[in-house]
Amino acid sequence: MNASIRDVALRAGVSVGTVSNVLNRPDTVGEATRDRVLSAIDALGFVRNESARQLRAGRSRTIGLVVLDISNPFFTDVARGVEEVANAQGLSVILCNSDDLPDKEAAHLDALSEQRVQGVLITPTAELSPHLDALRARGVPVVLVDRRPSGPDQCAVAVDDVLGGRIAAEHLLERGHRRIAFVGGASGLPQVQERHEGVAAAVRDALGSDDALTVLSPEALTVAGGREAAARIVGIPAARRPTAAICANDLMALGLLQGMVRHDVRVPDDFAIVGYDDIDFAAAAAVPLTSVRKPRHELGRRATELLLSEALGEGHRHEQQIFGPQLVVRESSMVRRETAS
Amino acid sequence: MNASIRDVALRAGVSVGTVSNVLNRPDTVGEATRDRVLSAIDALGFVRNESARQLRAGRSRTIGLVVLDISNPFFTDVARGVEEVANAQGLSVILCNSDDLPDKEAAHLDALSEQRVQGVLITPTAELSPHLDALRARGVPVVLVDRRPSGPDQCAVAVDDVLGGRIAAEHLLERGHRRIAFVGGASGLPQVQERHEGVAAAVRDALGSDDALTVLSPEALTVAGGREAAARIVGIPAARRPTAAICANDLMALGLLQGMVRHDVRVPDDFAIVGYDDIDFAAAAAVPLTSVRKPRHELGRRATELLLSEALGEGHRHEQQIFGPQLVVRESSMVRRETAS
DNA sequence: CATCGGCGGTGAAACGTTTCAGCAGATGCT
DNA sequence: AGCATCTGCTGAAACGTTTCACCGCCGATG
Repeated sequence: MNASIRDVALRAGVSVGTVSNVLNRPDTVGEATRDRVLSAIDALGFVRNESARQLRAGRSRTIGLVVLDISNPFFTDVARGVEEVANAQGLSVILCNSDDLPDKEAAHLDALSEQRVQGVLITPTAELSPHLDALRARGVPVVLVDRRPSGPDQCAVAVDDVLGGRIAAEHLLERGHRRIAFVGGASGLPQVQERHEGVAAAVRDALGSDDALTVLSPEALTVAGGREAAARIVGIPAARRPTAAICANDLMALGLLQGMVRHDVRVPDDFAIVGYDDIDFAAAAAVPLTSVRKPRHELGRRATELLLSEALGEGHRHEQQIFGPQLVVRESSMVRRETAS
Repeated sequence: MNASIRDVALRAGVSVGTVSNVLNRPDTVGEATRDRVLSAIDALGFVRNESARQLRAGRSRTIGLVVLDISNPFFTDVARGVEEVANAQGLSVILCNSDDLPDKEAAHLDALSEQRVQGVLITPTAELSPHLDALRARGVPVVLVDRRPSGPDQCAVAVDDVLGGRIAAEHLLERGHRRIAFVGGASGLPQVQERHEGVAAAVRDALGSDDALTVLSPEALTVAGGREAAARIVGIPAARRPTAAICANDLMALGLLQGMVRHDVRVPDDFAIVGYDDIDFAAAAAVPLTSVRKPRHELGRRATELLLSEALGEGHRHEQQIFGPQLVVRESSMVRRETAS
């Protein structure tokens, strides 16, 4: 059914080598021959067989991207950055979703391994999978995305999340908030732990201790998790209730916002919210969310560049690029409180 | 660097055929031999070469999914459904984003074609690409997603968008709205045109003509497009200004909501909004959005099932499954207006 | 006129699997 | 004992490319 290079050669009256040359090094072929081959290709509807190319070449024209949550716009934005750079190099991207489940992640990594991808970009689940080490051991470049590496022997792009947590907290402290909640506590993800750490440090610096920091740990880092946190917060007696919250990501911040509004807590008047990631929906929320911006797109682009550099070899040095977070202040935190310790 | 099946055979002291049997038909191999082979595989860190398998098999273990906008949660939800069914069959999904650009779409289709994917799921751009026909001509199953086919000779899953537009409009008409806006008009996408059609028909049925229907056509079907529409709506003199809007998707509805709130128009008290798709963010908006629900996940699942059925051949009949839309009423339209024609 | 270099092309090997006909030896049946 | 059957394994062909050594021809060169 599918014409092969041999069929084309036959029809054009040339050898297969020549057809291959027309495809890959057109300038080495005489014009008349080239035209004949091209029209044969056209007539037969010939399409290259990528598998055969790969088999011969030893590797594919593909890279893998494994994300924690395809439903989180943060990751689709990263994916856009990745695809941009990859496509510019003629590479395809296989986008895999792990849902933060080690098993799913492992299955995806195995599949990518079998496909002989040129490299893998991954935001790994809480623990670094042995499948990942296996991949690296086989010489497949791996770049960690939004996650610092354990050692210096691998590439990574990440954001300084301790600093991100700190500037979020300092913003709220400056505005007079004295009781603050951090939403997302129990997650095993280092990114989240670092954000927490930064928040706690800022609170300690300002108030002497972090007793005033309430840590909430919803089931999942999702909108539903944020709503869950809202219910918990309004359940706290007013005297001890936080007046502001920092969420470990914007999905939770949106859920929290929704939950507070539903409980007739006005945002930001009665309660301030700061999110994290600065996804587009943060600005589009009915009360636009203050958020800690990460260069999502750039994260994806840079990670892919590092991956490609490593894939090409040539004296590649592992590089860990840490981007600075940036606080984007919007309505959800735009009220100054009377400092009533 | 990468061990091949031959290395494994050598180390285990068997033939390559036997190794292949261990991998694919373990029960046909003696236990002792099998163990020897397995430990050789382990020792060498052998990983199957998928390219070689594909080359031999003539097709890959992969399907392609081409969506219009990876940033639209509607599509990531569809993608989840697709991945679920595909992974259950041991297939990988290559997710491609066309951004509604025919060129990008064509490039992706070509790449998928070269990869000899088992089939392609696609929400095509406005016009059906010749690349798509080429694909089908080569015998690659194609299933249209969220788009009705032009003829009966192909599979599709879609939603009755005329009906969807109608129920959205009827809902607003019932609530006493007499001047309604439809946001998304100029898009060439048939889905959007059908929604428009349904809205217009309902308005005509209720009011005798669709003069009272204002059609707005933002640049893009995005949050920014919705904000743009809001600016336009508040610019209309109060006497002629619509009291409600139906948006062609939820992204625009969210943008519209945000824009209206920013212009101090209260939703739903002063202005009602109905979205389309019912993405999760619709319910999570600070004013939860009334929306026309499409079975996003099911759409993806069903499309994949149809694709697989077609890929397996065996008397496959092309099937066009149209799902019913369902109005989900939330706060953004929850006010009854005095009927003041 | 012999030689050389370049151009345009050929043909076969190699990539790593899967598949299949075939074979040796063990087992069961008459 | 003779024959059929089954079990477990072998070896080679085939999939469609790319690559590379090689070859014939032609015009230019000394």
